[in-house]
Amino acid sequence: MSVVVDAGPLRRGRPRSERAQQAILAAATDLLLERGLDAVSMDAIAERAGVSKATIYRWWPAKETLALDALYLEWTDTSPEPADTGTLRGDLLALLLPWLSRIGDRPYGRVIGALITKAHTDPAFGDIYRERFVEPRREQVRVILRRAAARGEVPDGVDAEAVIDLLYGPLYHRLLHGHAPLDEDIVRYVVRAAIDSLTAG
Amino acid sequence: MSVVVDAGPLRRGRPRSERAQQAILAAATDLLLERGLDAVSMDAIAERAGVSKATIYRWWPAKETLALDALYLEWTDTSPEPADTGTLRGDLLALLLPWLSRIGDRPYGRVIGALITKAHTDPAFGDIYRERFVEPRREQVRVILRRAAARGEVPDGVDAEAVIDLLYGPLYHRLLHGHAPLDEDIVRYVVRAAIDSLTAG
Amino acid sequence: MSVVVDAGPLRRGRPRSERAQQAILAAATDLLLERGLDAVSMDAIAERAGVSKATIYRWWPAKETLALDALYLEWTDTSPEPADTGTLRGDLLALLLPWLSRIGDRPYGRVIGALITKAHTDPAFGDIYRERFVEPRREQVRVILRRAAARGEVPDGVDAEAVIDLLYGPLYHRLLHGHAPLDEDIVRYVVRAAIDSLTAG
Amino acid sequence: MSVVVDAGPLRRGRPRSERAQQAILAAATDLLLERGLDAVSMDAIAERAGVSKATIYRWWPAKETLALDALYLEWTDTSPEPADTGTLRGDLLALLLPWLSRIGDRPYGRVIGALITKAHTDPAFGDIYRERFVEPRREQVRVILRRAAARGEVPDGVDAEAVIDLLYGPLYHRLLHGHAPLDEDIVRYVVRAAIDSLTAG
DNA sequence: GTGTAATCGAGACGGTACGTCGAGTCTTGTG
DNA sequence: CACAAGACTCGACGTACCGTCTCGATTACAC
Repeated sequence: MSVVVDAGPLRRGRPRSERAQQAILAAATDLLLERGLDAVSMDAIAERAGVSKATIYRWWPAKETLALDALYLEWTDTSPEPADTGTLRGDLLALLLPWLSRIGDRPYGRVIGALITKAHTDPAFGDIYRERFVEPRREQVRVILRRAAARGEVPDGVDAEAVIDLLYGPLYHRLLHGHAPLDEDIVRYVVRAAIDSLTAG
Repeated sequence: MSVVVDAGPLRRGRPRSERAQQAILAAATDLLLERGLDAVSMDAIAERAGVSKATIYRWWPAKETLALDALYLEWTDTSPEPADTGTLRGDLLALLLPWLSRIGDRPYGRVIGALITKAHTDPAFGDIYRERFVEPRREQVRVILRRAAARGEVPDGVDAEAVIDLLYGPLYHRLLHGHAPLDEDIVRYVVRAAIDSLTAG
Repeated sequence: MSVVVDAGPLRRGRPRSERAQQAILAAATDLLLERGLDAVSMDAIAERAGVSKATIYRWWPAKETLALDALYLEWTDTSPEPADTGTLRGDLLALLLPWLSRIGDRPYGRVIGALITKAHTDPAFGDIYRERFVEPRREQVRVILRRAAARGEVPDGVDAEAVIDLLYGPLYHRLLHGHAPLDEDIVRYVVRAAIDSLTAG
Repeated sequence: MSVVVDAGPLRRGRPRSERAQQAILAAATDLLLERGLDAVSMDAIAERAGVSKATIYRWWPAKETLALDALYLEWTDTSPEPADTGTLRGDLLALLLPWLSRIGDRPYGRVIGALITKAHTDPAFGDIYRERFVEPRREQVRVILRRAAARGEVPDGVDAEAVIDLLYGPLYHRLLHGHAPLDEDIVRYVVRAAIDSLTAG
């Protein structure tokens, strides 16, 4: 589950405590969403998890990396093959409306901001962040766009990356800046705009 | 200059050192863009500015507030009435292309992420952030949209907020996530999509 | 008072808190004699002194250095010019019997052992330890021996260093090893032996 | 070999690895004399010995106890019946001069200080320390003194303990404090003083 | 031979203290 | 007053050892 570890075939010594890892990730998730990354100390996570601070550092090099794993755990089950509803519009709404209700559930924006900040400071972390959090969701849209092209709904050779940003850009913008509500209206707006941008030309 | 202080009419004692304020803001700007907000300490800013740490705290309550002012100073001259080119498309490009070249100049994304994070933690700061950084730029677009409506280019009663997010959302998305280039292509793409979203219906 | 600091003639900035230094040294003395150096943490000293840990480290580089200063404070008032009783034997007893009752007062042996250990690991500390703790007491005996030589009680050119070790060696031996009581009997024994060693030849 | 364990008559299961014990003691001796007890970690000893840390703790309850055994191994061959040279002076020199050259061989003082400190903290350890390290050497002197009394060189009923401290006290003093050389001169000085202290009265 | 029990290595674990660093406050003397 | 210098409290950092614990893999004696 961790970013860091990949169990080799021969394992010597005391095995890694699965209980500890679970407890750490659970504690981290709770505290991060409760207080935000900066306001949470590693000591607090360790204490809440009933775990030694050294155990956390053994598996995660930094608080942000732990946050990444903790949030990832909360989101993994939303990333499978996107549903095929038969229309581009249907597919996109089937993708984004559940995302909307999930993201509205808990204050993820606060933590995502911190992760983005870290990504700008530490390029290696940036790569992991994008690979784990950004890419999977973009790939889902690419699949949907390819299906739409196969159906003949949209032309071949569209600028998928731009379309994806047209969809997620405004949503993340409202999530991060909080200047306007992140609701179904804006989701439907960006879906319509994205489809128009493909078919208008 | 400061967010916080507004000099009253009667001032006794040694007057505020304008030199110190300039030096602080200059030092802060340099260091913030160089290293990012988290990696810069108030001590470092004070030392680089040749100023006492207490002097900084006298005028700014927190590092993020100072960052806000420092960045604001770099951007104030871009906020006047938007140019009127005669077309909606022309106005939007005249607004966004200069913004693009400015934002590409120095690594502003690094600091903006930190400010957004702080805004999620401290609502009061969030209000100031939005008022100073977000609103002015949104208002420019509103002006442009109203001009376009007056011209009859677009219908009345459009959802201006959604349009604005359709423009800036994808651009900030690329700025903050760095998954794709922030260039003229995407600017032209969002401008076209925004206009289409207003006229297609 | 500290080993470390020597106030220059021009002092700028907030002056060193005398209250804090006193509190630190008092807390250190208490805890050290109560529990021994290894069992006392810097955090505990800081807490007992009502002082930040950083403040301790600003003035003392290590726990042992602090212990040195703390103990020194307890002993400084015993180091003036040794009393002149008119006889070598009287002078030595007037020096050693008060030392005996002082050393028996509180468990200094425990801490002295730790300081000696540190002195073997860190030569620079060893130099300070000897200069502050060992030399002053040895010098007192040298003064006494010179007075005795002036009186004609002992010949000139005796091996003062050996005599001093003959006096303090057995006493420290009992203090540190605890194999036999450190009492007046052994003090009188070493005084007699030391004098005999000077006059027998 | 260990202070702690005494194998019962019926031993089942895998027998204790003699190789491991040797390696542990050898590694401990090397590291302790090289760096001093405080600067050596159990992990370092385990690694140098090619042994698991748990194996060390199975046989020794603490680092100091291990140090005791390690040093004891280096010294056991010096503890038999002291040589009989026919004179008190000869016997004492025959005892102390070899001790001197041994002690000068390697930096034992560094470790002895730490053992003394531990002895003050942990009375049980203190008993073991004295029984293993102090008593044997004191007993040798007692034997020598009894022989001298039998010869009529010294009166009966002398204060043997004080004499012993008069001999070893100054030597340990120089060993531990390092203020003056630990050489033949001081050995001959203490031997003469000790004998004088017995015969002068 | 085949249990069976204690040993071993490796190394993860919960703790405790370390010494450092940054934030933000406070206390001087100087201008 | 404002300011520089810099000492202060507080709290988190990431590291290093401690002594314990779980593993799987060896032994050697008792049956």
